[in-house]
Amino acid sequence: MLTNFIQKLNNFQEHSADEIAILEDAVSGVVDVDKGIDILNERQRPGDVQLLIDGWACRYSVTRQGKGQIMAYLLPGDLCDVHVTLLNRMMDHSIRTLSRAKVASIPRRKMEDIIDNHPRLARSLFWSTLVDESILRMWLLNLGARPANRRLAHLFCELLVRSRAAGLTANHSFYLPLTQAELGEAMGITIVHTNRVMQKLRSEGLITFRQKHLQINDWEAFKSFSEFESTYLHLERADPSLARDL
Amino acid sequence: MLTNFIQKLNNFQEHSADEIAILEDAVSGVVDVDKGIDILNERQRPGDVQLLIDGWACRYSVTRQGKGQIMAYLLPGDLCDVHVTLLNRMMDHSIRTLSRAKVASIPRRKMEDIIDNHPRLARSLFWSTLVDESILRMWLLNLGARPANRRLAHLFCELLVRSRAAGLTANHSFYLPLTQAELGEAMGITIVHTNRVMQKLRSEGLITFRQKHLQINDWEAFKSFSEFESTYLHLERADPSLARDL
DNA sequence: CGATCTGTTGATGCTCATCAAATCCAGTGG
DNA sequence: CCACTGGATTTGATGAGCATCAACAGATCG
Repeated sequence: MLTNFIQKLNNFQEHSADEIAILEDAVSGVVDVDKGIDILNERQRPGDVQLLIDGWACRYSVTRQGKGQIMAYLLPGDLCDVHVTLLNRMMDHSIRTLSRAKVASIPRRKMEDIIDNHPRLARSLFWSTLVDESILRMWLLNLGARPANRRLAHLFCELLVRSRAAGLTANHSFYLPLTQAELGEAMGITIVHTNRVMQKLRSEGLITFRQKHLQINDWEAFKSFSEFESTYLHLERADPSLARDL
Repeated sequence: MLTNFIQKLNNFQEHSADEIAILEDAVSGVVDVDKGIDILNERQRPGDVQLLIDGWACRYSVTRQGKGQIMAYLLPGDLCDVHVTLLNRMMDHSIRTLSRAKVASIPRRKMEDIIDNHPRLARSLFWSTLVDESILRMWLLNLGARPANRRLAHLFCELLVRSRAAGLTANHSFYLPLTQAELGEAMGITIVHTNRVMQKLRSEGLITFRQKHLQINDWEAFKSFSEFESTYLHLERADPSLARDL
């Protein structure tokens, strides 16, 4: 159930069977959610922390002019909003599913208990919010300082590495259940332009995209094209097979 | 010494004299730093948490193509990197001063002690990182979904409110010691375009900029032009004179 | 009082947005 | 199994926003 979540946290520090049991125990209900549904809505005070078990989701927000912006992608094993819940604050953005998904809840009480009584787990959770923030900064750098083709390429690098860090794939190909519209909404470009950039990346032989699976053909070349350096993902203790590729 | 810092934290919850004393006590040395100096450099493991006492600074990063991007502005009272220090991680970006500045250090040990033994202070610090992350998301929305003029206007709204929340000003005018190049570097536009947008905002009577003081002429009109809604700054318990303007 | 940084202006071109329509594709029902 | 349907991708044409290059004026400062 929590495999992806645990695998992700293990990139920071190894967790014992006891610790895993504590996490497993904290999870209350798992629900199936259709594509395009808000898990959390802006101006809502979440009572539980949500954990994405399966499927993809995104943080997003919409300007008054009606232009949407995806501000993060959530993969299986990603937590929704630890701090907002713990501090009992209002959500300042929404989270919606990008595919059919399974979402688990961790009641605030249990989360508080973990933070207070299990310092190692608390540190791991703390680490995961640090990574979230770091990703956010990298996206900002991407949007502000890179042209659309490198921007998209950089995103693909990130998603591949995150997929591998969560144990979702083992090579240079990963499941990417997003439409070009959803990719564009994250990169701040239109669907038309997204399409043209994707075509260029494919025609240049950099990527292959078939049946929602994106393959990066020459990882080193692609990394260098994207200016991708994985340090910002803070995977210092990554699994050797992943570490070779960072 | 810590007035701005305390004032900022008081927007989350009121702090007692005891708590303030604990913070004052944690601060070790204060140093003067010239403009344009890196306080923290990428790929460095900070030993202490840095606190900006006076002057402005920014988080930034540079792409391999040599294009820089400012990812956050730090005002007096802002902390540099609590989580990175606490988790003993590597910095994934740099921080440099944008004016002459005074910077204080809080040794990691003292910070850990506060987190472990003073839950109210810990919560306040936790809150401030939540706000930092929220600002980051708003900048992303700004860069991805708003044209340059609203983008810049929105930034000014944010900086005014943050200045007021830190007790740096009391009306609709605030000290903005930035060059147009530095503004552009944050908004992802060139210095030339920044200049033209600024001129437009001034000629339309929206803002007045004299001697590094930016005044917003009609707050309600400007807010609506900028699509600024302060909820993302999480100032729920703000001082009444500020709250009226949120 | 030259040197340097900052702000300003003009000319030109590229990246990307916008609008519109065609094609492809997966799923659905007859 | 084929026609239908609605979403996703693709293509073309045109224009706006912003970048780039270059030069100059104004401010600031040792």
